[in-house]
Amino acid sequence: MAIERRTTRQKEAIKAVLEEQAGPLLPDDIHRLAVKAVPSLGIATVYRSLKNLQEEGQVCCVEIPGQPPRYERTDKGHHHHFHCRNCGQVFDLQKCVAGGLKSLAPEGFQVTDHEIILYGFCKSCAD
Amino acid sequence: MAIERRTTRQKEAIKAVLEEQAGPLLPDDIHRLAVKAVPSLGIATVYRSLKNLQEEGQVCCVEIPGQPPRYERTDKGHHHHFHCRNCGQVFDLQKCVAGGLKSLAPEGFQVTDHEIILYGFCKSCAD
DNA sequence: TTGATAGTGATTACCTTTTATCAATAGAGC
DNA sequence: GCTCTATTGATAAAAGGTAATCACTATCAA
Repeated sequence: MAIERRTTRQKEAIKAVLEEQAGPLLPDDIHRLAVKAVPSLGIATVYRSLKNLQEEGQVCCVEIPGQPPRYERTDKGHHHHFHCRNCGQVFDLQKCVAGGLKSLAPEGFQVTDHEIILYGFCKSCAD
Repeated sequence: MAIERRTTRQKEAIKAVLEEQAGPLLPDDIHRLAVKAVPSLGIATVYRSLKNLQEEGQVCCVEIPGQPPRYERTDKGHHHHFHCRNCGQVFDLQKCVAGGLKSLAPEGFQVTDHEIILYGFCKSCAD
């Protein structure tokens, strides 16, 4: 039998933060934002909830090279990310040029998926 | 005054491994391969040498999301990587479709560079 | 050959992120 | 309201990769 899941203020707050946010967030970001709704919220609960949400398929993990994993909703469809070299924030990109990518692989290699990350300065930091 | 650099069997062995290898290597890979030439080689020396080679611009760091840094020669020019989901090895890609990438970023964002990673199965693992 | 010192290797310490622990708290069916 | 037990929060501790330590070794100019 599956474990009975209970609805708690903590989980709701964490889900709300992920709903509202545009780009992927660090566990620590999520904690900092969700604490506003549930001041007692501990970081351990954020990790636990993220793990559960991942298992349930509601949330997925976004990894930027050299950085700890970030998390975002899975309902945003296929997209990639922009990492600001100044403020460190990660933004979603809307389009994807995946078309020509498979041709990059050598003969005999089987491409199942891909990752594109743009680096630079976001609107605020570019000014 | 800059620190006097001495030539040692250890450094030569590490550089030789990086010369011969096609794709980027983990410090541990480098150690395992270089030990064949210098059996007493310690892992600490691999990390020290990689740091020096990076400072000298001979070697650069390649980061695949969710994985520890790998290292490769800098003289290979602009290229991207393929990560085999089966054997975990990382291969160099020869071409780059960077052309259309800048158009992916939102208005006002300044793109300085990019990263493309293909995932799938390499020739050996695809069979 | 010799001597000053850069480099080495084994080990320990470290750092950051994540998980385990456990007593206390709080959903939810009755 | 009451009970059962999933969940929580504070903390300790693990895990993984990297850097520091230090006595010893080996390079290289003289």
